[in-house]
Amino acid sequence: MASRTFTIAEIAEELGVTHRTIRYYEDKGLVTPERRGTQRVFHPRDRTRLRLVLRGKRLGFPLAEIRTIVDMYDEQPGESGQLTYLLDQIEERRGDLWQRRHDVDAALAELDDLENRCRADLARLAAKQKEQPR
Amino acid sequence: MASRTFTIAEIAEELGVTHRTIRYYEDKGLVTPERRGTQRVFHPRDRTRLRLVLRGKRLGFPLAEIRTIVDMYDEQPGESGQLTYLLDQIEERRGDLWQRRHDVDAALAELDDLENRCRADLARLAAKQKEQPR
DNA sequence: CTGCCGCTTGACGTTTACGTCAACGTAAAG
DNA sequence: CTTTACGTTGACGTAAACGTCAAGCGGCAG
Repeated sequence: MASRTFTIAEIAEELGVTHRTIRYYEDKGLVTPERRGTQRVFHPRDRTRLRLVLRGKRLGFPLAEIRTIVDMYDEQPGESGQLTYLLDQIEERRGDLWQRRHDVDAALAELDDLENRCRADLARLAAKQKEQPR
Repeated sequence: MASRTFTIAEIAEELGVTHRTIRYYEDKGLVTPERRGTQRVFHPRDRTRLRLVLRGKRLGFPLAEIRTIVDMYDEQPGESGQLTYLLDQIEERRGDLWQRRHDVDAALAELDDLENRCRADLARLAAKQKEQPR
């Protein structure tokens, strides 16, 4: 049951990026597709990693940082030292993400505020229009 | 009551950026400090704008986009067309921010997952240690 | 065999977001 | 009045994240 594989074109199309981007990510060690001769063969796990990468980008993380994150996800259990180190890393990432969450919420709140002011202004305009038409 | 003003050094220090960064932002029209002769004089509103800018950066928005956002916040009420256009812009920004919120939540959930697996692995190791000590 | 299509590897270009001098102005302090 | 500290304007440099050719290989359609 060797699950489906993909060409670079398919992956790029699906993720909405160019093949150049994929190749760049491979250079940076973010994906390591199999090689069939000279051609790249992408497996589902490559797709998954790339999805993670793109989400990281949407969140504004630099690629280098994203790499350390996605690497966390498929390290082997290893020994106790490695594991506690990983737990530390997790805690750090979590802090970052909470900061972002806070920022998003603050921005959304301010947008709500701005919208209310806008609607109030519109209402004022409409009222004036009615009072003194044309 | 001409509320306090700030030098570029004060602003930079407070926001944790260099004076070069501030000047760059001025170039890009993100702030327009008053000039006393040749020197920049920052007012509280400049500080506020810069805080907004930095939050935008933390959220991964490019400076150009950030500019259109912060500009939204201090446009004059204007006429009805302007206002409905602004409301459109707000809606768009809101969409972006919700996407980001979703991404953050997904990432946090996966971190929780990973942490649980880590702790399970640690527990397994500890158990083995006990069974077969030293 | 020829042509085309998709894939691959360089190599160089580009944009964004600043960092880093260099050279100069100016204002208070000794 | 000179030093010192802070501020200002270029100009050039740079790292990240790709874009954009150019040139070449491998299969297969005609």
